[in-house]
Amino acid sequence: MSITIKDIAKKAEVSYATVSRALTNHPEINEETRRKVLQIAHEMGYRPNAIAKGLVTKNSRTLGLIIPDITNPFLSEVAQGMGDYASQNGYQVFLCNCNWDVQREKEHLSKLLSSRVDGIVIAPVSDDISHILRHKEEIPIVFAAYKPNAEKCSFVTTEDVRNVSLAMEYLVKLGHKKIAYIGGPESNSADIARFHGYRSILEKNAIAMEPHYVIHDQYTISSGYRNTKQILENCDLPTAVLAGNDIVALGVIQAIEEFGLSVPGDISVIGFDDISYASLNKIQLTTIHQPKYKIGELSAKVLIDRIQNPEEKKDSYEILESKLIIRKTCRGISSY
Amino acid sequence: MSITIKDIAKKAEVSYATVSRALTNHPEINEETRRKVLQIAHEMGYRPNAIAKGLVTKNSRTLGLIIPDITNPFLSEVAQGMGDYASQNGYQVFLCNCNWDVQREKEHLSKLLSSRVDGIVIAPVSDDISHILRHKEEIPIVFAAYKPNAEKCSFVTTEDVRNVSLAMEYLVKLGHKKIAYIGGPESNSADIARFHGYRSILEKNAIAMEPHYVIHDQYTISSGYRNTKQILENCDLPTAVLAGNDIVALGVIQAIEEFGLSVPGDISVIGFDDISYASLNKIQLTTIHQPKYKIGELSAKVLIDRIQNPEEKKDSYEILESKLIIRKTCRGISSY
DNA sequence: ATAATGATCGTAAACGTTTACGAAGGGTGA
DNA sequence: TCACCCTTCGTAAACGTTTACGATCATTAT
Repeated sequence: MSITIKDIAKKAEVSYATVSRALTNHPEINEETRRKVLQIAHEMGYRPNAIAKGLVTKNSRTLGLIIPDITNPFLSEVAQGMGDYASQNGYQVFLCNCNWDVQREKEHLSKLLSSRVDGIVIAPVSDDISHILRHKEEIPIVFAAYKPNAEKCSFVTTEDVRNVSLAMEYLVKLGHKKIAYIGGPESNSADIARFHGYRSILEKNAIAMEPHYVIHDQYTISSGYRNTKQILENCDLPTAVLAGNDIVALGVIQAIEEFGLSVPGDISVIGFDDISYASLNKIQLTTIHQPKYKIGELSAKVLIDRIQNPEEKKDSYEILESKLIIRKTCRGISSY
Repeated sequence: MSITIKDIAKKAEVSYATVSRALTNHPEINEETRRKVLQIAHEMGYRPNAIAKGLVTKNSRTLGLIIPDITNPFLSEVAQGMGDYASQNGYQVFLCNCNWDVQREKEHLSKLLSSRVDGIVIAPVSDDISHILRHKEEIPIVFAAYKPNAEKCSFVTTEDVRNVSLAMEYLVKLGHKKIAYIGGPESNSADIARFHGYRSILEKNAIAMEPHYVIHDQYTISSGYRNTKQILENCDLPTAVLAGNDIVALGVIQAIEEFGLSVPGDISVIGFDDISYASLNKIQLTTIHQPKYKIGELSAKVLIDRIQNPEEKKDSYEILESKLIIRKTCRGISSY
């Protein structure tokens, strides 16, 4: 169908090995014939077949990125960071969205492996990553926004447990004791770490955990909304809620205000990620800032480094800093 | 390195053609030997090499999606829709983000072509799509959220000019005459259509266009903010602003409120797309709803249909409806 | 018994590249 | 002049599949 190296060879009256050499900047070729070949290739509108090339060279200059939800501002910014870095380094990325579905995560992983991408970065849906680790000898894998507790893994993330401490210590310092937790999917890695942090700070401050105050659901606005409503209608009112991330926090605020209460007047709300909408003056969400773009960028860097230096250490990682951003959805309360 | 068909053949004591037949559900094979081969393949952890397969079958079960900005909620939802549909039909999508950079769009297009994806859907950065059309004989291409004015093109979009009419007629009906337009990148397809609509409704209602009221910049919050500030500080105040999309509108509102004015008290604001944040009760943005997910889904459908029935018409398209969502950022004014 | 048929499988070519190896030719030094 | 080397190029194998074609064998019909 399309033009191949042989077509060019015929027209240029050289062997097709020579054409290949011309196209790949191989040194063993006369400069003049190279120019001639390139000229003809260009005239004929030749486009190299990356598939065939990949078959013999065993690399595709292609990376895979698997994320739970492309619609999530945190993750899409991670994807952007990775895409930019990859692009600048001559790699292209296969972005795969699995809609919080582990099954689809597996399918994507499998297809990526079949496609022989050069490496994969993944923000796992679930904390059970055994199906991922199974392939870490076949192909370079780096975890993004997740810290696997396994040997010899690459990852780049922030320290989620510590992040939560930032938020929780702040809340406690403000005098809050009745703090609800509205997180993400129960088996999700981020949720597990954040919930763990939530519990440990509670313990540390000798505050009993109220089971009705903790809910694991989805990382969506409507989940935050729905579950907050549920708490408001059925429980003793909390004085603060720690949302699993910013979009959940937006739903939480929505529910509180619809319930006739005010944020932070009656209930304080703190989020996670610091998405761009959080800083709007209509929102002014107090939250934990995460270096989203940087996470994506560094994930790509760590991955590409590992691809290009396969013999080096297999467990390079980066732990980035996050910080508390105090805006206007939390306030101090008098302890009584 | 990894296990090939030949390794299986050796172990199963058959030819590798037989192995291939077993793996591809070919009819010309004994059911018993198929089972044996599949069993061994599974035991050995065989993973088909999609590259090699693609070389001979000439298709990769892979689609490309090129969008200007993955961070944009409109576009990420389009991507989600496309990904879901593709996934359900056994295709995987190569999502490429070009950060509003035409150069990167070209690079991605070129790499996608080299990778021999089966088809491409693209939401073009610029209204100049000649570099894209050049390839429409080589590979099925469908435009998403864009209506190309060229022959024999597939696309799925809403009618942007009509969408703007919805917004502008509403504004005019409310009594607004001094309407600012803060749009996207000047050469961007959506911006061109929307601006065109803006002008024609102005004309239709015999309202002179005030040049200082029209600004083309980026589709970001900060662009909306920056340019609105610019107008507020230097011009006669408009009574309404038509924002290029919802995130721009958020920036617009931000600027107006920081300027000490209120929305819609002093200035009405109308957006575009109806992103999920627009319906928050803190925001309540009046906007034009677009079927984002549906656009992605249908783009994938149209593309896959064309891939699977190459002989059919090459210009299948879908034009979806959008609608005005009246919330609380616009109000009527008395004409004087 | 013989021919025809159908099921099952193997052989080999093909897909479009890269690359190891060897060959040819010209240049250089002694 | 001869031996050697370097540059440049062609031949052919390899990458891991699919698939057209032919071969074999058993089954069936005549």
